[in-house]
Amino acid sequence: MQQEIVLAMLAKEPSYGYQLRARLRDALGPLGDALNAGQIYVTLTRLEKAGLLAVERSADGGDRSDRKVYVLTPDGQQRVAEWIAEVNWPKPDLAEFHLKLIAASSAGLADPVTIVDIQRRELLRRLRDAQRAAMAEPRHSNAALLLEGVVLRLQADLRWLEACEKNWTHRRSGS
Amino acid sequence: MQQEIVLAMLAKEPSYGYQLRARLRDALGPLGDALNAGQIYVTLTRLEKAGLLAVERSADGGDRSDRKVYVLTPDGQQRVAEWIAEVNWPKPDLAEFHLKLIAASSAGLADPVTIVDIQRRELLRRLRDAQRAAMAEPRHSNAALLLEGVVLRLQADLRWLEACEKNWTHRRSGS
DNA sequence: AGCCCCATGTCTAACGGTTAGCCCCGTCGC
DNA sequence: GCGACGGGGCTAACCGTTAGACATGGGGCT
Repeated sequence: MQQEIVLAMLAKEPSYGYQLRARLRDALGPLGDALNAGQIYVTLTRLEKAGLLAVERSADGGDRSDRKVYVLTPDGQQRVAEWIAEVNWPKPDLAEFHLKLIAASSAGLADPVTIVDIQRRELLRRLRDAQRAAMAEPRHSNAALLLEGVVLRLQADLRWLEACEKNWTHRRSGS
Repeated sequence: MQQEIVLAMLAKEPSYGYQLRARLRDALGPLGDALNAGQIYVTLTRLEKAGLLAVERSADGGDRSDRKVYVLTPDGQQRVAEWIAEVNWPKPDLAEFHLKLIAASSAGLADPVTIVDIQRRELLRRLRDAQRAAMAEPRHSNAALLLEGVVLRLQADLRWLEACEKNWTHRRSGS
């Protein structure tokens, strides 16, 4: 997944690691800060080993730092084209929380409704943060669009938490 | 993440691998079919190596199959308690799609609006599937609740796709 | 001059999730 | 006898992720 992202970024223009990282951060806006620097290099070397990338030592100008500039091989270009055409929407990963409620309840470790409440507080906090961050971005920018998606997701998750609370209070009184 | 889930399941009652898998499938309903059987054993052995689980050879009854029944160690119990108390909501992973649009557009590989359209069709399909699956589950069951979360998420994602489409058509005409 | 912090830039070890696929064994049907 | 199938268990290998190590060079402070 991240491999394809790196490939796609290099499809626009060859870059060396740090440059690539900067371009990614730029495209993601404030959410780009979560990226781990090391990840880029791990991915680049693995892609090179797989033959999807090639290295072009930068011997240009007076640049004495031996940066490795990566470019796509034909295989890499094909891979990018395939990725663009693919549908790969992430499956919702609600299972973890759901199983936490079940486990807490059935093993008598904690009150599910309390857990739901804690999570709701956290999501509300994140929602405020995301809305504030979205406000700070220029209208119609990449980052603003991405943040809008985050906000919509959080709102949906909060609505699900409401449903969880209703369900588990109902069970508590029901059984 | 999955480690904690396995631990929490074993907090309710000790089990051997296949049993655990069955209990997980049961708790997740139709979504449990996506689980990979091998994963459970990988996780169990890693947890045992970490000292969070211990093995109890089942010498019970006439059961000649040498199943390994796993039970929590005190460390394991503490780990479960910590996990229950933690807030660990998954971060929305919209970045991949977002970067796909950017890459496709900036490298001139495909039309972003077309990509959005393809994804929307897929999400609508999944939404229908999830709603149908939810209808097939008993009211107030675990599986029904989980599926409701999936539906809410998909609806939010579809709304985000609308926003993406507006944004990118706007850019196309704007630049 | 000496010093320290910070940004740039790269890399590695190690862990954890995921997958595909192999293995044994018993049972049921043909 | 034989094959299919399901229960039950396991492994190799890949990939994502993280916390750090390492090197360099410039700017500011004393």
